[in-house]
Amino acid sequence: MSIPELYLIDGSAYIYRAYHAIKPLSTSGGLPTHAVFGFASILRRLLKERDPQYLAIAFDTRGPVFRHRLYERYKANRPPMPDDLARQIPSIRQLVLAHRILLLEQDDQEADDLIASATAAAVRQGYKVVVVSGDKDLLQLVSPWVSLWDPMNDRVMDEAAVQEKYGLPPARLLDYFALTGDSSDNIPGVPGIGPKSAQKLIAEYGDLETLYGQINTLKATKGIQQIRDHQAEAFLSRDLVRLNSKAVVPGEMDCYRTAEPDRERLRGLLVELEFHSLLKDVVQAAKVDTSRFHLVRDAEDLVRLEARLAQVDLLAIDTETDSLDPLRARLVGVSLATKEGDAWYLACGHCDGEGEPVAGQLSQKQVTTFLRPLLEGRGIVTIGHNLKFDLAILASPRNGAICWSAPRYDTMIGAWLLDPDRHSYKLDDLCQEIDIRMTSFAEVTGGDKAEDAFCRVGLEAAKNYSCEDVYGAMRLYLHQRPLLLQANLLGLLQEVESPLIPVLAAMEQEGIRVDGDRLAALSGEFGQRLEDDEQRIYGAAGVRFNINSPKQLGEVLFDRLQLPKGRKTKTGWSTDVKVLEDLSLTHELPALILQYRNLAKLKSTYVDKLASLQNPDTGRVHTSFNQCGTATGRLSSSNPNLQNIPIRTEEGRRIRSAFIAAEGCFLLAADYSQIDLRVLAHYSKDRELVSAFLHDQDIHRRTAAEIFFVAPELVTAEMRRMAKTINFGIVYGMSSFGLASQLRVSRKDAQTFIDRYFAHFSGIREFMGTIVEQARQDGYVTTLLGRRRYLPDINSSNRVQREFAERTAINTPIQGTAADIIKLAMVQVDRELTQRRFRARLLLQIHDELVLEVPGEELEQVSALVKGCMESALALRVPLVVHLGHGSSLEKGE
DNA sequence: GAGCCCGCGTAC
DNA sequence: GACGTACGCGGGCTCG
Repeated sequence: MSIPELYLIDGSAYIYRAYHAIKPLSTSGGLPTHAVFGFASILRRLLKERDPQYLAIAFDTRGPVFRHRLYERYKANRPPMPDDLARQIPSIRQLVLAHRILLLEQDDQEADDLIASATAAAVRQGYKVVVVSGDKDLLQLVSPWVSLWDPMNDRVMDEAAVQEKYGLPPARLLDYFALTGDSSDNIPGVPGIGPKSAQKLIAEYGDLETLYGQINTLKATKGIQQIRDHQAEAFLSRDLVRLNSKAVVPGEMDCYRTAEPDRERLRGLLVELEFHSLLKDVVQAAKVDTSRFHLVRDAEDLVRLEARLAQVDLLAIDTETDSLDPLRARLVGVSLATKEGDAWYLACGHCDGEGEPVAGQLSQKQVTTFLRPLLEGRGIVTIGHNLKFDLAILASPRNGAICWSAPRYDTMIGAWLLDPDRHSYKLDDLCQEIDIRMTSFAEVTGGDKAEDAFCRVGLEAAKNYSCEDVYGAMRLYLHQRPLLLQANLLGLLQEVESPLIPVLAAMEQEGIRVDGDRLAALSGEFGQRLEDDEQRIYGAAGVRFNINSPKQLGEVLFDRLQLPKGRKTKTGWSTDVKVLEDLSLTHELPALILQYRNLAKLKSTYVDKLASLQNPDTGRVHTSFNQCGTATGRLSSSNPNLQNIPIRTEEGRRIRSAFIAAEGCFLLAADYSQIDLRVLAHYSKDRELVSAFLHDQDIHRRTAAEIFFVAPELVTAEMRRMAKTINFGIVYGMSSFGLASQLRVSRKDAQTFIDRYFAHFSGIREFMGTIVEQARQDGYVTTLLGRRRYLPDINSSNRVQREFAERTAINTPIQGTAADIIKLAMVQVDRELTQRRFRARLLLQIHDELVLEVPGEELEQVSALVKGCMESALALRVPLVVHLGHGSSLEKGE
């Protein structure tokens, strides 16, 4: 048995945090309960995840404490406890009692002091202590035996973490806080001394005594003078921050030993509080059974495992690595699980603190040799969560160069197809919902935040953690499969999303080449122009202010210069592009702001960001494509987002020109022409729209002719532009209000355009009515390939919510079907490029466009291949048309 | 000082 | 309140 651990909860702090963090909640009888709920959730989490053997909760006393005698203004800035929080305190006490947890409380002492005292007692008796708190004041207790854990953000603070965060060992924190003070507790500190200087001084001098001992020999900077002048405050602050470890708490550790809760009492209390979700949890507490998790230690174990796996047709798999970047990651271990609940961990990259390999592992070669036939065969269905990562890891030459051709099932994608509006598709969260509790990564690494922390985890803990993941993934699969079948989503998963995974993985690995010199030049130029603009803006405004702050800008425009106010936002008057454009007729400042904003955006979001993300060796940038990133079925892209690189303005196109092809290659861009409107034509069967596409007419010109009552050849550029806006608006369910503001025409005129539009394209109006009606009936809408999106608000009595759901009902099938189509095309393009042994590679997908890097000699054939795959991806009532462009950069490639 | 929301702006 | 889907920047508020 390892060293016993005492958990000490900072009760008062969590009550406040819960009170503020959770939106008000009350029982049907009107008793406020949100603080109780938050507190109960944290408590439950602690009990579930840590299963403490020794535990106590400390609360502040209600009256004044000894610190008030030292300093009467101690915590004087705090408002009294809000009434609706005070009313919840009795329930919280009841909750603690029902759990049979020791409650620490004492006159004249704060919770922190009781924790300090109990900590001292426990450490004296050879116990380890985990302080459950997010309060930095308690960090002074951290030592080799004492750590801090905050379940709210799952962060563990040990000595190393304190050192990293403050640049000081825990023992020096008192002196540090003595200088910085603490505004939330009204602890003065030394005015003008912030974290930076405090850290420097304490790191150098160690404590206040030494610092003040030498203060007169130091160069009298402003900071040093402040410190000299505020000696009394510094020492007082230290006394206030220092925790009292002499409070009266039980010294006998047996008093802290946890017991089974009083389940009857707890149940009664939870019913009273109407905490139905927690109630369920108390009744059943499923914990993953680790007895069927095995460590695979040597070749003999491998042979036995091989025999066992010969009988299975389903296997969950997960890789553990020392990096999240597949380009750098090395394999640390692999776990496997069967549907019966057996799981194995194959460790191969675990190290001790010195970076030396630990004993009892396999070699990386043994692991990959074992996996290869499983993954390169076709006999076993492989299950995993976020397989794109595992695929990329094992595809890397240094990790075995495994080509994962076995049938795949990704539980992340399964969850997304079942409900694409969720915010989290994390394995832990999904498993939670099927009553499987997982150990968090922070927990298993003991708070080691380094990216490669996992390789330093001990084999036994690593085995349990990793096996839990595959066990969870397997259970998720078993849970999801019937649901997918029932919702008719399995085909979409198997035919579209699963084949897409390796395509996306390859695109991410490939990256796109960026011209670093060009970016540097742009950064310099934009920076210079921004400085010039800044001066001109201050001149025009007559005052210096932060141009990037909409708040300050609003004050300048509307208070100081008294320019007419436009729209309101939640927090003030809008300063967005529309407002500033209107104002630019009245004053010179708004136009300057617009110009400044344009450049500032380009510089920070694109130029500088791209440069920072460039791989220094290859000059390429690698985005992440998130396959579960949207509710409609589109992909999203991040780090960097390469799906919103500017194109409309001249400056924006200069950024595009920094995306360049490799030597001897071209960038080939292939984009679907009007895919949204073609999908709409297909869905609506609108005679006019279908006919327009069948005859390959210019749809915006044609629309303009209808709404302006002129012959197509007499449509002006302006008319066409307006018609284009209407066409886009239709797809998004735009109202006359929205159209009016977009076109800057009266609402009446906008309504006239819309009326004429629907009079001509009557099938579209019908389609919109039908699809909304269908959504009302079913509660969801689907795309052509059966992708689903639930619309719970479609029957809402709240008009705003309902109308939003209606617009979503119209837009999602269109946007989602377009996404289905291009995904099919991507899989097909990739397949043909591989089959026909082209060196050309897919690099980017931008919703209706694919970008490839193509060797010059392949350009002609690959262009035809891509066009062919895209245009034939799915047969609609109207043809799909693809336009191609190529060049040595993305700008010329358009 | 981290985390979050807001306003804003880029793409399709 | 009014146009769908994303991502991400800088500002600014909050935290107990």
